[in-house]
Formats: sequence, C-alpha cells, structure tokens
Amino acid sequence: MTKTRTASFQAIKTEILGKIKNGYWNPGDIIPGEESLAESYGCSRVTVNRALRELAEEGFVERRRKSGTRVSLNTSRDARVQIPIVREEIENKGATYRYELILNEEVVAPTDVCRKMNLQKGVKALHIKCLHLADEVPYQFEDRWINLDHVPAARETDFSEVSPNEWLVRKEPFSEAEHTFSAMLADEETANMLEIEKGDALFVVERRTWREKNSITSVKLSFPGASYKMTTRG
Amino acid sequence: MTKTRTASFQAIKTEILGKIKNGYWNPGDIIPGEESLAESYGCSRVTVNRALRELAEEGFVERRRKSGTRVSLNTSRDARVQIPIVREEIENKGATYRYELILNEEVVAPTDVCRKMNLQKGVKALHIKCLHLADEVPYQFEDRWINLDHVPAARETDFSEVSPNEWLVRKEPFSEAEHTFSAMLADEETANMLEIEKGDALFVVERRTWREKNSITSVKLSFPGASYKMTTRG
DNA sequence: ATTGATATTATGTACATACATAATACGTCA
DNA sequence: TGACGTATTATGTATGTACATAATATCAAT
Repeated sequence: MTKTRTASFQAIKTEILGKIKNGYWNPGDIIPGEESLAESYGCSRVTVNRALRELAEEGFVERRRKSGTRVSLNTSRDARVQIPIVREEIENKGATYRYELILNEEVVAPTDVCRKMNLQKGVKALHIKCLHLADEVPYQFEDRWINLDHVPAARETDFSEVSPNEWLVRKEPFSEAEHTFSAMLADEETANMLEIEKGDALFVVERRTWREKNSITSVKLSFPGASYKMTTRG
Repeated sequence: MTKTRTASFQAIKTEILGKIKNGYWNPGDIIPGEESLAESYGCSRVTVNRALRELAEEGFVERRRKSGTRVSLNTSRDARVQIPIVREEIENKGATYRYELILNEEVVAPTDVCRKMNLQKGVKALHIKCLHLADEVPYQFEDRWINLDHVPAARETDFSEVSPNEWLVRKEPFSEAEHTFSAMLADEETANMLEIEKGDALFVVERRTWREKNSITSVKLSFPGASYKMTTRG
C-alpha cells in the first residue's frame, strides 16, 4: 500500500483511481473500508469519504452501507454531450450567424405532437419553422411546437427577430429536457431548406422540454448528415 | 426568506433549486453567501457549502471565490447518453442476441486509421468486422481496429466466440473514450450486412478508446437509421 | 427450518472549527 | 495617474466528533 505525503481528497481520489485503472483492484473487488484507508493515507475518514463519494458519482465504484465499496463492473459507458445554442455553435466556428423565420402559426396540433407534448386532442398550439445559417449556408432546420397553455407569452412574441430557442431559453431557463438522436433521409421540404438533395442523410435531434411535468415545447432539429458531427467530452 | 425545518444538505439543495427554477433568483443573479444562507437555514456553513457545490456540479450555479455564487446563464445544455454493450441493449428489449464474426486480420492500417489512433504509418493492426443481431435481424455492424502494440493479447484471442467489445471491456475496463455521433448513407457493404438498401440512412457512432494516452481501439458502429434512436436520461 | 428481534458494521450526514486560496478592494508610494 | 503590496472576503478543504441509517449477521423462540 503506497503512502502519499499530502492528505487531500483529490490526491486520494487519483491514488485510488490509479489503483483501479492499473488493475490493482479489479471490477467487482471490494476495496478497503473508509476507516482503514483513512489510516493508511494518514487523514480523517471524512476525507476518504469525499474521495470515494465522488468516485461513486463518476461511476468508478459502487457503495453500499454495511457491505462496503467495490469497483464497478462498468457495463455501460456514460458520455456527456453538450447541446449548444445554434448561434453560439456557429459563431464559435468563426462563421456569421443568420436566422430566418419560415412559419409561425397557431394551429391544431397533429396527433403525434399531442402525444409527445401531452396535449388534449384538438388543442391549438404554436407551430414554428425556421432556419439557421452559417455564412449564408443552411446549417440547421428547426421545426417546433410550443404549448400555449404554459407559455402564453409566445403568442405575442415576434419570432422574426429572436429565434424561438433563444427566447425560450431566456423565458424558461431551467426546464428539464429529453433528447433523442437519430438518422433519417431528407424529405422534400427539409432538403429544400437545407439546400441538399432529397434522400440525403440527416442527423436529427429531437428535444422535448418540461417544467414541473408541464410540457413546454417539442422541437425537431435537422442537420445535413454529411457535414454534422456531435462529439462527447471527457 | 423561507425557513426550512430540517437542515439537511439535500433539503437545502432543493430549496435553493426551487428558487432558481421559479425565478426567485434569475440567471446572472448573485445569491446570498454561504454564511448568510447557513444562518437563515439554521445549519452550519459546511452543509450549505455541500448543497451549493453539488448545484454547481450540476450546472445550476457558478461559484467563484471572493465574488460569490451566481445563477448560471445556462447557455448550453448538458445531456448524458448511456452507451450500453450491444448484447445487453438487445437482451433488455427481450430479443435474442447473436453475434457473427465477419473478418479478423492483421494488416497495415490505412492512413485515416493511423491518424485516429496515433499509429506510425505502415504499422500493422488488428482489423475486425462483425455483426450483432437481435432475433436474427441485423442490429449493428461493427468495424474495428485494435492497436496491437498496447493490446498484444488480442492477437491470440478467438473473436468468433467473444465479441471484441466485450473482450476489451473486460481487458481494459477503465479506459477513456471519445464518442462521435453522425448520420450517413449506407455504402454497399454496410447495407448488405444490415440487410437494408444502399443509400438508406445510417446512425453512426464512432468510438476511440485510450488508456493513459495510449490508443487502444477505434471502432465504427453503424445502425439502421430508420429503426435506431438514442435517448438521453435526465 | 423459518421467523423475528437484536447486535454489528460500513457508509452517510451534520457540525464546530480551523486554515488555505483566489479574487477583489484599497491605500500607499512613486 | 498608475503600479504594487496588503487587507479583506467568499469559497474550498481538512479534521474530530457525533449520531443516523441501511444492510447484514447472529441468535433465540416458535
């Protein structure tokens, strides 16, 4: 058992993580208790506790009272994806952002939208279509529905100036969201908008947004598959 | 300022999060210091510290010494994606998993693979292609390269029995990975393998795996875009 | 044997306290 | 005015202590 000089929870974290990564402890193995680790690292149990707690949050170990701490069996991988605001994504690439409103009307929501947004059948909702361009090249086509019951202010908003996404982010900053990624072939409308061929590949992100169980918006974002990639960090 | 009865860091977390979500504190606002919160919640500063620290980790607030804690401007959204092992993904759907090895040869890696895996030009690597089926229907086509310098044991492994992914997960459980998602059109080989048409949409996950800066493997996983969706939790 | 009460144990949380550290504010000196 | 050192301040971390809680182990009663 190696002994470290300093006794910071960070150092202990990396120390333990190292032993996990280099196979000193294998998946499924039980690692020593907090008390005993504290002693061998020459620090208090609380410090070891924090190190182990964070390692558990990060998925390296699993902890159970009475049983102890064991190295995770690590069956699935967790990846964090950052889903930026289009404008920032484009500007970060050094390109000029432009936004174009295509459609903005209050209509009865179709069945699939009602289902996704938990709407009563026959209820009207705000339907918005718009296009985001990078250096005048179509970058993302957005097809959105907004629940007017929970976001009535959307009715009086001029979406030819602000994109609905940025408006909503400011209006409902801390809503919950679910994202779905998929690939599909471009239909005629989307192809026209993105200036690609019908039948080209699309990378599609669908996002549903809620605030305290109340559906706020549902949006389908289409990217030209040939040029778009989404990468995880870490 | 509402006063909670119990003084647990969890309760304080939800209390503060509530005030952020319902707009009592807006993005950019500074929230009271730990000391003052501790007093108003009737607990110690350490407890408030933990609540705020976790809120910061979760992205709701940003903290800086001396300046204090402020509500995040929340410009981009973070989503966590779970990338499961194919076999488990299929079995969790209640389908029967089958695996088929298509190709397994040690050859000179092409330029793009060398670049991705940081290999010397002209170096040999292990090239594996295989297919994962759910109830005998092709589900995922896998095209993988393994760095034999860092995983020499792969040379003597019989990949007709174990899939390379599962073998690697057991061999190198805590490696780092980078994932890239994209959409493309199926080429002839992939279409044949997945029993779809050439030109159909593919959802593609590319994963590069490292262990302490050493490239281990690089894999391209292709799913029929029409049937595959990947969804985030939380 | 099965059940149920009880002891044991490892982790989980809380607190008072102390010191560390980063960033800002401020006042002095040139 | 501007540069630089110092005080101030809010967060960051560490420790000893205490009690809470969940899960297992143990043992007695039926």
